Amino acid sequence: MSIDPVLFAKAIADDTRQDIMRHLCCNWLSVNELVERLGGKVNQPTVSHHLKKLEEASLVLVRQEGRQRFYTLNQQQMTACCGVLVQSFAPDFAADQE
Amino acid sequence: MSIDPVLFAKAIADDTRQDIMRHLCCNWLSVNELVERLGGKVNQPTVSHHLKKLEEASLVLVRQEGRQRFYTLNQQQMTACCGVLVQSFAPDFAADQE
DNA sequence: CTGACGTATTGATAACTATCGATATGTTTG
DNA sequence: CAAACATATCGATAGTTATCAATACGTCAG
Repeated sequence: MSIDPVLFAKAIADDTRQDIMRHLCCNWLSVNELVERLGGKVNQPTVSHHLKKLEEASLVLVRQEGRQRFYTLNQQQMTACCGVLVQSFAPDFAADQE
Repeated sequence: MSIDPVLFAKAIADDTRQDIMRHLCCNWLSVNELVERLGGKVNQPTVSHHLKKLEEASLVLVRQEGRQRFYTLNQQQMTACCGVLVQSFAPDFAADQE
């Protein structure tokens, strides 16, 4: 439940993973849909691998439906993690926000 | 000047580097002071290597003084980068902040 | 100018990770 | 139950990176 800033940073520190995150932002997509939208950049096992990393950081929500699994970005966790970063590494700015 | 979310994430995606960032938060430290405060975790060249990574992401400010170089965390850049992350990956939360 | 000091760079190595092909697991359909 | 489909896992490999020892570079004191 508690946020680990290093785990969070590692999770988002990859180009392909940020691509995936963009596609999953405000969208529920199955793994195959995601693979298609990435346009041959990577294959299905690779996407699954990245989704696992994101899941380990609680950055995606999963919903099983039949034989497919739908993923979406966990925006609440994103804001929470970014909040922790600012609190930890920019306290002067976290204080006076206007 | 424009922020690269992947570069930013890679810069902070390391345990040692976040340690360094904590020590440099609100503090100007020379490289040797930093090495000492890290308590033998890593040696001087390693610290310099990490500082370079942080500098490439504009996450530290540098001031030369005599033969020493003093570093501090760039809190403004931190908030800016976190802001970009939230805007990109948590738009629903970036909108209604209260 | 020379030696001492502080920091950066280089080269080597080990650990990590992104990627893929092959395969296993789980689910639905017939 | 068997075949088809969707996703996850495994094993191997290539690329990246954190770390160190050694050394180079830049700056100050004498």
